[in-house]
Amino acid sequence: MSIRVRFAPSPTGFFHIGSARTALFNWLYARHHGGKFILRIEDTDRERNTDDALRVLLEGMRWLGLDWDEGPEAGGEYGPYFQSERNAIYDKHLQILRDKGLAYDHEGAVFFKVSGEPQVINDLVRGRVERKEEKDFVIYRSNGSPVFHFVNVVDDMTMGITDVIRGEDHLSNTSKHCELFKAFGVEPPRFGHIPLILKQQGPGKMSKRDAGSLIEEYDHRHFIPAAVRNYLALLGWSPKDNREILSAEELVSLFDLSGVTKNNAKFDERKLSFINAQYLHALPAAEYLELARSYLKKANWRDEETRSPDNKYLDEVLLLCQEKLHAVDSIPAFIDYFFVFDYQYAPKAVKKIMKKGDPVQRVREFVEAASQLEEWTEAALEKCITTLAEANGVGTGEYIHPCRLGVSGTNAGPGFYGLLVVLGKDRTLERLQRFVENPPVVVG
RNA sequence: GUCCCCUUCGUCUAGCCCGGCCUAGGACACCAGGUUUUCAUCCUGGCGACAGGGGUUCGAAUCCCCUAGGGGACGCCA
Repeated sequence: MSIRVRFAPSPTGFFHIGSARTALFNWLYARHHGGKFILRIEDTDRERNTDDALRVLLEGMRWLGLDWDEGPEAGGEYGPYFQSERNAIYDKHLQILRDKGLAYDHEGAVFFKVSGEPQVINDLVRGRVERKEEKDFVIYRSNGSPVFHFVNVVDDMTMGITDVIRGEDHLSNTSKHCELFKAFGVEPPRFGHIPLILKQQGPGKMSKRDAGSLIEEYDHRHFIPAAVRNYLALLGWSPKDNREILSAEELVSLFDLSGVTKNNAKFDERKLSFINAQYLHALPAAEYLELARSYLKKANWRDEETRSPDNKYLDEVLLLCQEKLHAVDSIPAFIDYFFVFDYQYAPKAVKKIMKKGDPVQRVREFVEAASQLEEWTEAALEKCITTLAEANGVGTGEYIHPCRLGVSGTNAGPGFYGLLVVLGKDRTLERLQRFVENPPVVVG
């Protein structure tokens, strides 16, 4: 029988990172085994704005590249895929239990009569787990609506779910679910309980309120979806061969529940950032430019620069800095000086550079030599600096450092010669002229 | 309180099932050098862990037991 798994989120208006990881593991499992990945919406809570909440969820899924074979917008033969539309199915199944004498009314609610037998599951992740369900539990509230455990089992059963992959927080619920499956005379599906994601500081699992816990945040910050997906895959799963940067195709072919860890994993935003940076550096130019520009526009960074779709200077600047960046949302701070003349000199850079040798004199010499240059290329500039350094018996750094400070106001940035080339001859000389005439002073 | 799950570097993990190849491997972070051009790039190196205690065994990170710690579930929430 071909594998059918489902991701069954409740639309809350947020797409939590833990849910996303559960969705990802289900998706990988389905794709790896050539099965079906079903999206089922547990929208029984009418209080929330379900339209909006659903949109957040679907957008998050798409952003991560998790496509579903059945569910909202995709349809399928096992619908409806919204719990709110399945009441007739639930009622019918309640009647089945009633007929078997396994459901009874008490204080207005309907209780399920447990067998009290130990329930054994051979969990795909954790191995044999045994637990006994001692007490009868409510399956229909006194207001007539079915509760989670009941609908969950009925849905899995009627949708032909073969494997239930979910968070470990459901492990203790599984005995209830097994009781129900058996009451219906149905063999329970296989279960795989994956570890939880713990908050990086303090005790407990990650919650909506923790920083970095929402997928939409990474979208807004223009993280690369493939990077987030890659990081999430590594939380609680390992390919066991020391590889970490893995494409969707590689993840699909390598993933299986046997590689899933039993212990909970702490969320580590630094590792996520690292992986995101790897993806950022590896991005093809066109894709990178599109991503960067869309972020700048969204962040309202210098409208006059981002307005035109072919601002060549902006593109050159962005490309020059690509390999240095950690994240897209750090671009504005990193490139701003390319676009203004009145940038400030960073105190710590001034302190570091202005104290050594005679920086103003070195810059003065460079301005003089560079203004004679006919070709403004990396090779020509390098030759120019090397020649000056040799002639004056000093290292090239004596020129490069103050010049960088002069044209950018900082001591960090892209490769020096590339920097000057992108800035162009006019901007470079103009900036250095200002530096010579009004050099920064060390304070403190 | 009851029940369930887990326990290798600060963090994510490999190794554990099938004990010896483990003086425990990789990655992030951190630190130090290098790239005689910066650094938020890149390269090299360093730091750093088998929770504790009992067994079993010639031999245990690997098997068993106990303790401790962490997490989760115990709702007419999902």
